[in-house]
Amino acid sequence: MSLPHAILTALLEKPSSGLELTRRFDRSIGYFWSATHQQIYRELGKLEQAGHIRALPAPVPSRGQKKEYEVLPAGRAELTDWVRRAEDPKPIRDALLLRLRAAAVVGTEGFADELRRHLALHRTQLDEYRDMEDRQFPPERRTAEADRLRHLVLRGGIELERFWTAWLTEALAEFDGRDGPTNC
Amino acid sequence: MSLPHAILTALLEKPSSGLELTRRFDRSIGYFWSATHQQIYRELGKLEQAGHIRALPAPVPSRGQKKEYEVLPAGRAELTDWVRRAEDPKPIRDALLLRLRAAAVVGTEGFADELRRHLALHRTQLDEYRDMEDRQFPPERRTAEADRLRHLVLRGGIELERFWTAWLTEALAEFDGRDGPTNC
DNA sequence: GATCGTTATGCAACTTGTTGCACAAGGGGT
DNA sequence: ACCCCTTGTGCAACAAGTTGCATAACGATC
Repeated sequence: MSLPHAILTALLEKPSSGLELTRRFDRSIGYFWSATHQQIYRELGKLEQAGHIRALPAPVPSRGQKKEYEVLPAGRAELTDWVRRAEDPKPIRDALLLRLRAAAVVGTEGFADELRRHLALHRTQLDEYRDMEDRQFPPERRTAEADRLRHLVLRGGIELERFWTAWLTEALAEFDGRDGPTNC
Repeated sequence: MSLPHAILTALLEKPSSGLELTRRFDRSIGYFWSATHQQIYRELGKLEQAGHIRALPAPVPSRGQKKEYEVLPAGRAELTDWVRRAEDPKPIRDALLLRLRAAAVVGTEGFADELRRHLALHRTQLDEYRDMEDRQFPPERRTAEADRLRHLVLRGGIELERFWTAWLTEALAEFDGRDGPTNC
């Protein structure tokens, strides 16, 4: 039940069209809650029907025309309520950890390469986050409440990627140390 | 596409019935890939149809009777293939980070309590993992390849929970430091 | 011997996320 | 005038995950 709330947040930060939202999801918000343009359009439709958002009056209301949405009071109320609600963390669902466990059963051939590949990906992401931190949150921008909170969210992303790079390094040391892909 | 592979792994580690699998998912494997008994039964059906597993011959094949499954060669082959396949890490989907970002827009009232609640939950999970580590992987059990890999998986869980407790502590310091729930 | 809790399997309906494709408008090139 | 590319919206079908409930065997207990 988080996608509609992610959209409401994004629209409160700045009213947008479906495609603009999609792009913003690919950049900032999507780092913590990704979504395809399909999901977004479908959800925009539902949110509009529910009276949480509305399309800004457009000159030519037809297909293939940009449609901007803004949040209505009911939408803001729903979002506020969601933030206040208690919600337990969901258990981890991570395919790589699972695959490593499977590898313990069926053999680890080629798995070190996959770990290296993931390590490279996470390092890239980590660098990107750090760039964002430098650009969007220089020390003087860390006084306003809202900025400090957004910075905290980004810190979460950074620390998460740090966790992955650290764990993958540890795992590779294990693989390279003892060496040799072992077949079951 | 990971649940069937999680089940194959579990069944290779030990042939089981649906309910036994469900319980094992609640304990070990489910820490990295959770599933309800519904998903498991449905997936067992599909795996059987696909010829990846088979039900061990039971004396009384009727409803309400335990049915044990074992992995067939085709199932093992499929699992091996999955472990070897390259698969990119999925983007994070975390509701708490998202909610914090929403809180930056609609106000943080009561959010510190929610952070404290999550911190407590993650600390509990961390302790549980550490107990598991002590019990299942004492130093002398860390020589066999398969054990070392399973230990590595558990280390992943531990470091992840460590990340959360650290980040939540940081976040709470931010909240308590400046103090006072601020309404938008 | 009727009822009740536990173990065990499963159906049906629903929500959420993914994939592939269709449709429409407008601009640029040839 | 025609084609192609980009921007933009959207349907349809499917896959995966969730929730609520039904069914059946088995042992205990009153």
